[in-house]
This record gives sequence, structure tokens and C-alpha cells, in this order.
Amino acid sequence: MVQITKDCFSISQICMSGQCFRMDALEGEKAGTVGLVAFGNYLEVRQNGNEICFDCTQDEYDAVWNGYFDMETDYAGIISCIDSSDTYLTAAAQYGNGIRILNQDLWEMIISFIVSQQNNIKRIRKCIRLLCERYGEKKISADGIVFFDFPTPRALAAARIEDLYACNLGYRSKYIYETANSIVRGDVNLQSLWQMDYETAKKELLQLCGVGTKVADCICLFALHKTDAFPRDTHINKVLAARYPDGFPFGKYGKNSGILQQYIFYYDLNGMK
DNA sequence: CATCAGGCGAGAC
DNA sequence: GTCTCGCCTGAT
Repeated sequence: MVQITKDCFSISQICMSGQCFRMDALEGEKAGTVGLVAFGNYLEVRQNGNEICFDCTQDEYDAVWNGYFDMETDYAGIISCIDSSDTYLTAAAQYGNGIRILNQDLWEMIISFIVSQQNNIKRIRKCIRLLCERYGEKKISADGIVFFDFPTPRALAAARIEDLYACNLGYRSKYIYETANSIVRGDVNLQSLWQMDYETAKKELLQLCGVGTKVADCICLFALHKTDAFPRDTHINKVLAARYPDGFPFGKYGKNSGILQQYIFYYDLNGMK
């Protein structure tokens, strides 16, 4: 059990922010607790105000979760840099001030955001769950919780396309099959993406079948932590058209643009219009 | 019944 | 380079 006191951290906001599809609010006796799987580990987190309780050892927290939840980044400092005359952005950041940009697994984000295209969050979660149950390694946590790791590139490359269809992936089945095979073949070296800047990494990711500009930006932001990536989905485009007819001020916000994108997305999805 | 979900690839021009 | 169109599937 690890107890942390932290500002600008809300496990429920992170859970609902839509960057992770393997994080859920638990029900029944564990209501108020969030469960998640990442990097082959199962974790439960609960929070009371600024006090956060991670149900794991200190070693596991240090090795996995501190980095995963981006705990060393000063989000209050980022929010304080927002132009106060931009009332919309100020309100969006205020509303979602507990969101953090997670540091998630690169391969998992590639597949997850291919699945996400032209899809709704509920069905995305179902697709990912089926992929994990059918192609991922079965594991048991220290507390006896059964969970499934995210499938490896090799496991998905070996899947039959008709079996992928049976995971409710629809036309995305072929994209996943093709992308898994190109990673196994080494067409794109995932490890090499880490040392590239945002633009270069994005260009490399665009080679993968089913990865376009929006999905590539999500991978850059949620896995590679290129925080200058600014994914444009239907929600963001709607807000940009309504609130920023002359363009979003990327020059002003630079490497914080991607973080602000999350506040805008979350605000548009869950908050006020 | 039509439309829409955190788009993308293929083909036309 | 830019534009249009079809696409799995479930929710509304």
C-alpha cells in the first residue's frame, strides 16, 4: 500500500478522460475504487481528496506507477501558463485539472487507437477486452484477481482475420492484422521511436496500416509522451471551429499543447458545451 | 429508419 | 496535393 498526497490528480478524471481503455470504476464492495491493467500489472487505486492510495508495494509503485501516472510533472504550473483572457481554455483546464497524460505502453496504444477510429468509447473498451482475453497472457495478481495482459505483436500477427472480426473490430480487423505483421517483420522499429522528435516519430507511425494523422498523434501523446502532439478528433475539430476560428495558439503553448488538448477533449465530452 | 462514434485507405482528379 | 466515398457495428 502506497499513500501519496498530490494536487492536480484525479483518478476518476483520468479514468474518464479516454486515453486508457483498460481502466474502470469498480462496483459493489469496491465502489469508489478504480482498477486498471498496464505493463502486465493489475492495480487498484482509490482517492479521498488529495490523498491517493495505490494498492501495491513501494517497489512496484516506484518501478511502474509513478512513471505511468506522470507523477513528477507539475500540472498546476502548466495550467497557470494558460492565457487568462482565453476564458474557454481556462474553464476547460479548471474542469479537468486532475487529468494527467499517462505514459502507456507503445504497442498497446498503437492497437488501441486503431480500434478507436470511427468508434465509441464503450465499444472500444469491449474490443480491447476481447483482444486481451483471447490473445493476451492470463495472469493472477497478488490479491488473486485474474486479469489478461495486452497481447504481444506476435500473438496478434498470428491471429486469423476472421477471428479478429469476432472481437467486434469490424473493418479494423485487417488494420490490426497488417500492423501486427509489419511490427513482427520489423518494418517499423518501435524502440527507435523514443529518440525521435514528435514530427519524425509521427511520420514513422503513419507507415502502419490503419494509422492516420489522428491515431498517430494519439500514439505520440499517450505512449511516447510527445506533448506537442495535438490529436484532432471530431470533438476537438468542433471546438476549434467554434472557439478558435483563427487557429489554436500552438506558438504560445508549444510542448504543452497536447496536455491542453486533453482538457479541451474532456471538457467537451463530459463537461459544459 | 437515419445518423453518428475520438478516421482511414483507396481512388479520382 | 486535395477531395470524396465506403466501411463494421452498436447506440440513440
